[in-house]
Amino acid sequence: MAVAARGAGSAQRILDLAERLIQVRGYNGFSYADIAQVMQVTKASLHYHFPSKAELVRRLMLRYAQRFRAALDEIDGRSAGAIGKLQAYVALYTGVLADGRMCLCGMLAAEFATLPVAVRTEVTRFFDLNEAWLATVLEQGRRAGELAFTGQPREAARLLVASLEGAMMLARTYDDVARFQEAGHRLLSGLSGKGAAAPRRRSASGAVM
Amino acid sequence: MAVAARGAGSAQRILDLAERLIQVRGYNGFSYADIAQVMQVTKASLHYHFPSKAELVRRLMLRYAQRFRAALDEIDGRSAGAIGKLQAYVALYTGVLADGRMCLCGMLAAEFATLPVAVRTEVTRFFDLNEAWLATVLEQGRRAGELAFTGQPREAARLLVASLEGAMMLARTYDDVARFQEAGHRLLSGLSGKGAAAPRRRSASGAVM
DNA sequence: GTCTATAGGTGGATAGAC
DNA sequence: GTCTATCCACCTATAGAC
Repeated sequence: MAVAARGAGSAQRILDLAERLIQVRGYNGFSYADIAQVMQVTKASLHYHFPSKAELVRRLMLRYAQRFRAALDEIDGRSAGAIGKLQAYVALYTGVLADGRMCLCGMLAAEFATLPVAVRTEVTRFFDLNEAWLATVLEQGRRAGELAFTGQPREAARLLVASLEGAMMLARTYDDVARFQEAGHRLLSGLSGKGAAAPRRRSASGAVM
Repeated sequence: MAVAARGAGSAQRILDLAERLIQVRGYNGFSYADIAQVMQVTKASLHYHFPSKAELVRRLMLRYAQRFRAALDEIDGRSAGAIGKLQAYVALYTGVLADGRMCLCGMLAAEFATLPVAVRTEVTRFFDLNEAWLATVLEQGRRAGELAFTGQPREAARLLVASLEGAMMLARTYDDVARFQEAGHRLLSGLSGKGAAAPRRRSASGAVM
């Protein structure tokens, strides 16, 4: 009961800020001091909620994965066709990028060699999830004649994830969301059975990525 | 004359180590101490050659760009067809990845927000160069009927660069070069006029990326 | 839960001897 | 060119008062 009293909660706020900081500056590019400054508290206070940076990020990853799985479920429930699902999936990326951020795991993938092991595990888990979900969508789409591609759905899914992550990173480098949108459109067109998919560009409601 | 006396030169050695460190750990993940340890000298000695970290990396970028441009020129001179050029281009990535490294600029692109401005400039310059070179190859290949793709060569080139960078990052995360090779093959197949390109996998002689 | 205070370490960088 | 010595800022983390 008393749990619902606090508005948002300090721990959640800390995770929110850490998330954004990592997405913009990377794991090795942010510190407790950055979060403390925005929250107007001392660094020591943060250690009460998260004893170590590694633990903070690990917890962040768990929350992130949960939210992301929910987003994919939501897409599955909302969109019927494979193309619609893929468009919604790409829109997840667009929403984050429009906010000046990278995919959390895309960022951490770059710094992979310097990450705590517990965090590494969650990063690969995230990509595994993406690949598996996309592979299912692609397979069903092809079976329904809605999509066309060669080889295994899993391989096509891997390339799609990698391409979107790379396009996101490049687009952010150029501070140009349109670059990413163009890439996303080309990728979906290449998967569409009949020519180009409708270039409808829907932005995600709440950024989940 | 005395210049040729020293074997390799300390400055070059420093750049070599810094390059590898950035490609594995990132700009914010390495320090003068890392280089000093390997070279068995003090940090102060490094500052004699490169007064600041920003200057060190800027100089590194200049050397890198020069070497990369030479590699593209070499490809232009060696390979006749567009597909051959693209395969050789992909092989540049493969060679670096097989050595456990990321593309230097792909890595720096992730950390873009934390980079010294002078370094940022060189990172975007690198991608501009890649896009321009690829766009030319793609355009000529399509005109010759060797390649098939829709839209502007420039847009196709951008997607290709982004996809390769993303695939490289994911493959390194999984420590699985084959993942990248599969992605590269799929990308080239998608550009090839008639079905799949020969899955000939040539590794770069000297890693230039 | 948040504070002060502080520990112990590492970061990039400089001065001046050799 | 390389060293010792040192600076100062910042980092993660802890102890203990409030």
